[in-house]
Amino acid sequence: MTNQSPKISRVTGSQVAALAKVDAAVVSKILKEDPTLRVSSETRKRVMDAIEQLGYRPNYAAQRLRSSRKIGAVGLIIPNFSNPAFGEIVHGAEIAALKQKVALFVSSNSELTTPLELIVDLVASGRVDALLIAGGSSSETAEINEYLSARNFPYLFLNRQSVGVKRSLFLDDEYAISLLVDHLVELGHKKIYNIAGRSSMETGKRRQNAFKKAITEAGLTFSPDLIVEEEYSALGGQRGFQEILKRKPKATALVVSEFNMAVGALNAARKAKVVVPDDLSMVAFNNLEFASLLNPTLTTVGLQLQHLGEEGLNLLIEKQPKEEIYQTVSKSAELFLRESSKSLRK
Amino acid sequence: MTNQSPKISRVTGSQVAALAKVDAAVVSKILKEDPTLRVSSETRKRVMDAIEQLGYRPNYAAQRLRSSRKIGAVGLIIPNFSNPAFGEIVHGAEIAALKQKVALFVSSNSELTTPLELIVDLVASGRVDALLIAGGSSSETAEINEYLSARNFPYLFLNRQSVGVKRSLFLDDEYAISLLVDHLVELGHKKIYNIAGRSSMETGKRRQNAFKKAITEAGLTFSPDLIVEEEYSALGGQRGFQEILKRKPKATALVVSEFNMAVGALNAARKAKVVVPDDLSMVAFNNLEFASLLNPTLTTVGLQLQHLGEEGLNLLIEKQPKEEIYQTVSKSAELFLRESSKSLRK
DNA sequence: ACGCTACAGTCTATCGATTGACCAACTATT
DNA sequence: AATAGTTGGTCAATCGATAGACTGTAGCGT
Repeated sequence: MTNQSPKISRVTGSQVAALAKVDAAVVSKILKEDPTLRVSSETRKRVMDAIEQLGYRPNYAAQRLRSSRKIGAVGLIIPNFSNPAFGEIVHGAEIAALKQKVALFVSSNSELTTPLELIVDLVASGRVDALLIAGGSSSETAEINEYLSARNFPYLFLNRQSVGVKRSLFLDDEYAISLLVDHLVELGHKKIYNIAGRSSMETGKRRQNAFKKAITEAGLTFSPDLIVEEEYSALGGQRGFQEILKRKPKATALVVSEFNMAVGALNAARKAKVVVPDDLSMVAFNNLEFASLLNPTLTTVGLQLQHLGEEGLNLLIEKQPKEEIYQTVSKSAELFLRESSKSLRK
Repeated sequence: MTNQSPKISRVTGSQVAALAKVDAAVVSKILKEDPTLRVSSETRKRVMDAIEQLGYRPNYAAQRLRSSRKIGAVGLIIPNFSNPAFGEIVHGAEIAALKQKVALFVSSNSELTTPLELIVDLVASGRVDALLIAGGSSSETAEINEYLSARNFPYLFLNRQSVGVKRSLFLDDEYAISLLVDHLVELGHKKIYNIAGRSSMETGKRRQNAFKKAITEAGLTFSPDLIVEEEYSALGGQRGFQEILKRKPKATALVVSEFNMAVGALNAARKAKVVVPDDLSMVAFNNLEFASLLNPTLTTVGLQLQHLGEEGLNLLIEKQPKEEIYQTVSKSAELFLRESSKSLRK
């Protein structure tokens, strides 16, 4: 288990200093651009050359140990790596991390740990100096929030809300839903239904409200009958679609509040011999790659998940830990028109 | 940018030691189960209680700085987070990391860095003590291999091969393809074609050879005409399918060597009014979630990607850095029967 | 000739955990 | 009684980078 490797050669600052014939402190200060350091341009060049020649990079552990004032490593917690939506968030965060010159530590909570355990471990061992938390249930969110606030630890939830949470960055679900609804309205639709997530889920509730608002603002009459609540999954979408078929007046268009549900709804439509878009237009949340591979291809609204990760990381680093963050990435959605929605013709 | 937080309270070993009225060394040795330490059971209990009470975890940076003999952090490099296949690998690696009590550092190479740059940074700054590398082109693989071998740095490629690479863990693509072919043969098919990846890609070549071998071993006659080479994408699958339609003798079954290609092929079939599976059986590589959401649902062979990540990490930690690793996770595939393949009836 | 400032770095303590060397107090042995 | 061995720890140096205090020299004005 312990591997007595033939020594992995690592270059230290002292080696660089020796080569450039200066003190190790100079090397450090040059790299950190310490304004209090006075150094001649020849010496600076000698040091830079030595760094280059030896391929020196400051040892991360030593750096962290000594100076714990700046944020050096950010942890990003996601529920799993299998969902491409989280992949987008991670990608955005990575880009921001690179620009901010901080290390990004991505972790998912596997079956073996709860998110809180994972976080306690990361925080208490000092492996990360700040946390970005995506996904997770409301109760978990509350627990995590309590632990982190008590310790004055910098954190930010991504698109999550729960009691006591004072730092969260949201996507503009309301705007996204309005894009979908307005699109259908423009196509002449008036009987627009919604397969939505459970209102017990935070995003479920939020998108339901957004649907209601969009319908009303479009000048149509909202009724609770327009919404079918289901779980976020293909199966939920199938069941939801079957329910929609029973409702009256007959739907001419359908907004599906989550991508997998839409795939399920499309399947159910095929089985029920409902032709999309001729008999019914369908539009859905999240512009995943598969939207254009389905049959028919699916009109979707794409949320800027990548932007959420990027902006989240930036906020986390720039704001003071005690400062509240409660923002929405506004207008963070874009419509992708495809075959599944078309003009209503009588 | 520098945030003067109101101090994040971290518990140190000395605090624990003070509370338990012992030297800090004792705390460390108890936690590390140092066999040279002799300690009375009362003292041990006092220390454990203090650790518990204060919620102490050794500071990771300090630990790394002092003792660089054990592998403490493993980096996992993947091309991107959007592909669910990599998600599976990551998940497996996470599980193994947790069991091995090492930290896992997942990074993708964004647009802003090349994989080599990313690796140089991780390695030279001492952020990771070992690397697991998935994906990447052959030339990148070669460069990376050169850099890491020169430094005697422990690494392992996952399902990658290139000149000079001495440490790689492979999946049993050959077995996977044979499962697909044998399945079709059992259903009575004799005209089995293959939409394959480019032979310039390493997995492309490997799977082509596996197809040839499987066909031959099933007692059928192989001919290069049975293989259409295309890029790994839905578009490639579409083009491949169109090409297959032109070939004679007419195909009754089709093996598609990558998942997205299969989705494209299915689309092309629909457009060409070829009914799957009535006119043609189709089977494909990689058992992703979408396989059962397509129409028809797709028979696939699932590779144990999670296992690849898990086993890879274990090997990386257990083997000496100089030791060659050249293994295949044998029989690492499973067949998932769905609607797209059915018995040939004349 | 003396103090003063500017310049160009050097010196040293420190972050927290670890590790091999060391030590005091007992007990057992010859 | 002197020595060896055991028990139960303690001590000090160390990993590499950093921050702030400090030093030595040259040049300048008066």
